[in-house]
Amino acid sequence: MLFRQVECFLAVERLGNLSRAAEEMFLTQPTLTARLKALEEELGDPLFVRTSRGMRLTEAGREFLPYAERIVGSFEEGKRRLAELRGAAGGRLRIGASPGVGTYALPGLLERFAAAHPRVSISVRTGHSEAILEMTLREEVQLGLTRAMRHPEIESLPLYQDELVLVVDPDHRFTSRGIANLTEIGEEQLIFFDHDSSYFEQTHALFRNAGIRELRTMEVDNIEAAKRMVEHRLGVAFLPRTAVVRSVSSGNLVLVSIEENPEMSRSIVALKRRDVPATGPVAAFLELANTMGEKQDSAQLSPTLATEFENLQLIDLFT
Amino acid sequence: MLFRQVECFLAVERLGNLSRAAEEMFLTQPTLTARLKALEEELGDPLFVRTSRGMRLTEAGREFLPYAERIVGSFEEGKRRLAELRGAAGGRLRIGASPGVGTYALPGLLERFAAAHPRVSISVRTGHSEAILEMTLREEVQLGLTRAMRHPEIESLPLYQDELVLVVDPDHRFTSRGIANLTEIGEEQLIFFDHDSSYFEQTHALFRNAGIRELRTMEVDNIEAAKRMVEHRLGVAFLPRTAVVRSVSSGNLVLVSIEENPEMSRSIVALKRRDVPATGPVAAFLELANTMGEKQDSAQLSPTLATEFENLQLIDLFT
DNA sequence: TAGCGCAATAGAGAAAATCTATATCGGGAG
DNA sequence: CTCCCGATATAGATTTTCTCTATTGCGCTA
Repeated sequence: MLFRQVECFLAVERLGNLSRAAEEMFLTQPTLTARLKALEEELGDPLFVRTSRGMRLTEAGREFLPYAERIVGSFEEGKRRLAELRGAAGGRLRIGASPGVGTYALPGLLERFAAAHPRVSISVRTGHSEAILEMTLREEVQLGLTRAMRHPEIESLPLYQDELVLVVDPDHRFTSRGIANLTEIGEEQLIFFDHDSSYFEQTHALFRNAGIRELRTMEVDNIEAAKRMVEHRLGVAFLPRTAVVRSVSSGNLVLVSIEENPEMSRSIVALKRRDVPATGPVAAFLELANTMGEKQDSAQLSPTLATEFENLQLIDLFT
Repeated sequence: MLFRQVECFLAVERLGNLSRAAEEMFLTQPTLTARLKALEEELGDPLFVRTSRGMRLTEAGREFLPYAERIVGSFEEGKRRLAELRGAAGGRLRIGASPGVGTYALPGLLERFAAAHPRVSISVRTGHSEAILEMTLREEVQLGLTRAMRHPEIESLPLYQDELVLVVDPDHRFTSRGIANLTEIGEEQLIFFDHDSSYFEQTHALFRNAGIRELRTMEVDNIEAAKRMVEHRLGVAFLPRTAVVRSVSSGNLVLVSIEENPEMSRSIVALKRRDVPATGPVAAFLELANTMGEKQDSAQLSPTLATEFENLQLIDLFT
């Protein structure tokens, strides 16, 4: 019951008048009398001199005043701080992301997020899917942005579909046709961007299932290196669409469709501990990501209608 | 009701366990549940993640933690501060004193006070009785040490009897006899120490009533100057006993009794606003002054038995 | 799957805070 | 000098809130 008492103390001190203070606090005067008495009881000293012309601080009251102000001040400040956080106008956003997501999709997202919530400080840690899951479980990060994963403690909030696309260099024989079949592709030098990525196995399976063995392959450990390899005509590569949008648009790489039109996409999600509610910056980030995911989804619903305009949209979303 | 809630918050945070915290606070677990819920309600965010293995802070909880600590900390600190003050182990003692009191009686008092309450900071202002009264009324000082005065707002707490005594230089004709009558004294050059002091009029009245006019007088504006005048054989003086104790004891001045044994004493009191309770340093000072006053009173009850020993006591009390 | 530990919930009972009405006190005006 | 005004204190009834007991529900572990 002490808070109100301290607030009373401050109000009475400020107005020098019990009745006036009571009015201001929407209370009756006897209530204030009682509260102050209780406070004085608790502290062991009278805080006010009661006169017929109002209330005046005693020495003890004067001594206690700064503490009272700090008490109420701290509380108000704390409340403000939480409100700030709730409106994502402050606080910290800690994100873990797998390399592809962190490098290509996240910067665009964070640019928008930072614009909308300039006072939130952001930290990003990178790691492979399993590491991201771990970080999320341990609350080292609030959200883990990676491919969909299952864990009883974790819920996955879908962000977007990440699709593997075939890119070649502009002078490549596929470029003019804009399309190729798996057999043709299998004859090319194939550049793989990450041995640990789930895409690695997925791609290999694709050729295996088509009856193609004997692949000429080259492995590098990051997407950017793979792109440079392709640009230098060392081969062709299956890369995440988000990673090549910009290179394709600038003409450094060319997108080639695949006749068999294989399904090579996976869901990129935000992992979050089930038991930690998404509030403040986290909630704001998820909301933002959702609206952007919807835009992209609608674009992907009609892939045959893909136009330069939609390509630009993608660029806008993820670069 | 917020204080307890914040305390609960801290306890639960510290122990990570509601039931354990409840035990520690001598409450039941449902009570804590309710309190925390109320606090979360007030703040608008959940502060804890409830799991089957205890309670864990949410992001909001982590943010609020330092504020909670400051709230409770400030209160505890304030309480400590007042306790300190109550035991006169801190705070400030503001005293106003008339010149005679401030110069001769007060230093001895304050020496003892400071020894007993080393952490109290002391300030002394000097002025004439009326000014002291004013200061006390305006609470510029907590106590006014001066001659007894009446005012409806003020109560007077007797400190000691200040007595006017006759002092002469060691080579004076009165010295060997140790006694003189008013007529003889009236023939001397009389040195007065403060035209504004109530003693001034009192002394003049003494001679007037004895039928003696035509006094040879010299006026200075402070006691110390008057003493030096007497030492330099410029005359004799009626001075407050407290002001000459040391000079008499060291042989620079000599005390001479007066045959008529006139009543020339006044009560020195501590003036205090009636409506401000004496707490902390003020109370401690008054108590100290009282015990010393009693010693002196008992010494004065038998003036004829005044011995060197008692003189020494006086010295001890007021120097 | 039963048991254990922990937190949430429901409902009764206890405690407290609050209000209305009244007393009291001090000061200033007539 | 008395009355009245503005201030706080006090008393008692009422309402609110808090707290407790008992129980439920959930997740983990043996």
